[in-house]
Amino acid sequence: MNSENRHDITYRYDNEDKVLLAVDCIIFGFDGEDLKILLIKRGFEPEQGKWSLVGGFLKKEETLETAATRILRLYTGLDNIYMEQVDTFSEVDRDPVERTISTAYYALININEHSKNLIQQFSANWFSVSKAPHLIFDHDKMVQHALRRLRNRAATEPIGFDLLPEKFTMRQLQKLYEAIWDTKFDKRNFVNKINSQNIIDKLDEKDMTTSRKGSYLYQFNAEKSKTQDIRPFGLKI
Amino acid sequence: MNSENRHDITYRYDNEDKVLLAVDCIIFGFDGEDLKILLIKRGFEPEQGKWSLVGGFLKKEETLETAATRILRLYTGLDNIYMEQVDTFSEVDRDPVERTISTAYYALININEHSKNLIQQFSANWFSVSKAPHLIFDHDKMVQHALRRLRNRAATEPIGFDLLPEKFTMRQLQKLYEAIWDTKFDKRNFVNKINSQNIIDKLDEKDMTTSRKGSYLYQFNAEKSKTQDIRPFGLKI
DNA sequence: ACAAAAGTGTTACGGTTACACCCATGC
DNA sequence: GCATGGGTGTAACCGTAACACTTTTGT
Repeated sequence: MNSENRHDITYRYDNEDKVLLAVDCIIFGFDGEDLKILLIKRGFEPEQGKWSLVGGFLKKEETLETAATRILRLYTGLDNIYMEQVDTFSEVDRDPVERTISTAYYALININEHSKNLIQQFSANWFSVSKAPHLIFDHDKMVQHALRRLRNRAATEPIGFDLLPEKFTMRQLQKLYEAIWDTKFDKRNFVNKINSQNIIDKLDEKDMTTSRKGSYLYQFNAEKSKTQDIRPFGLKI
Repeated sequence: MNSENRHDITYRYDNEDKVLLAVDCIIFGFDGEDLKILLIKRGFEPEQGKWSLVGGFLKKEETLETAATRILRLYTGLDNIYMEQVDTFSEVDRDPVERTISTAYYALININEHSKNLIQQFSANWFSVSKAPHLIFDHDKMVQHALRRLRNRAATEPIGFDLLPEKFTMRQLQKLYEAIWDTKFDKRNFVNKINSQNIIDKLDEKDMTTSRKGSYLYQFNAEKSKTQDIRPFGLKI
């Protein structure tokens, strides 16, 4: 007979409660104007038909990271996605069916690269963060936490590029950061700041789709960026 | 018969894996010189006798916050402790006995207020963060994450006071922040910075224990601090 | 009188912000 | 030739960092 008292030498885990552990993913994308999140219509009760984050349960042989990766692949078809753990949510009644704790991860994907088939298959949809519908359970709170985390992270590390195509214009980059922080930057200050960080390369190509003059394309340079201290964005808040 | 497929309308949770969910607490204290953490000698196998964070398992009817609060009360005798969730750790083999996921919380306590009896009872001990022994499982990693989180938080919110007695001198406050970031600040710059934040009150009392001249005591003013924008500490890094 | 810690103000520097005009091109 | 978005530099401002001497009082 093993002790239930943690401070006895014979203590074992046998009498401890086990719970369901879920992973929910806040998938961010950027369409050139707005910061968006990918939501799905929940396919089963309770709350069937309501909008929800994508998620799933942790399996015994997985880490949370593995589970999040699996879920992201399932719903987007993508691998190698930038991901960060946000928080673990544990209100007792957060899921009315059964006690479920959920760890939230946010992910950054290029909105044009993921599988359109899967979007259809799961009745998924992109919503601007500011115009998203109310979500089931505590998913709204998860989105808020993820957004806060994304803003902090993007201020000190060059993660924004995961949301853009490989080649992008200075204007796209600026619009992205404006979307992330819901603010406007001065064009000249923005360019100066970015250039001073020495983390993107100017290409000889131009994007001719948005103006007659065309605008230069840039590319993120992961090598360079490793050797740089990224300074916080603090432009005209 | 319920479906195991999350996208069938009849899906139920019945077939999902359940796991043990633990809470581990990084309890920070400050002795006037060093930032310290409270560790205990683990009382049962595996790793019996090794140093460990204080922790326990989540019970079905608790939130993680409730569990962390319970654990803190158990090991310190204290309530109403400043606490923040750090991260959830889920490596498959992190606990060799059984699959256990653990959410880490850090807590800030006044090192002189907690129960000395409990310290004895649990063979607990305070260690300077920089001189702590190796800990069991992934607890070293937890401490590193907690420290990073504490540093970030303390840079933008007035949480340091939880580590000090109610009345403290400017020098104590400075030493505290120096300990948190393992750095030195200029005395004059520090005082100017703190005073500009308008969050502590100067008292008429002096602490005569550390010098012949004595040094003024200050007190944190929670009311004032709510109305202030705390500016990041960026003093002589 | 002197040792030991407390207390205090000014200047230099560097990064952030504000700001306006010319360029290239397709129509 | 003109409309449209792209591209560029400089000066003011403000917070941070550097820096040294006087005060108090117990011994």
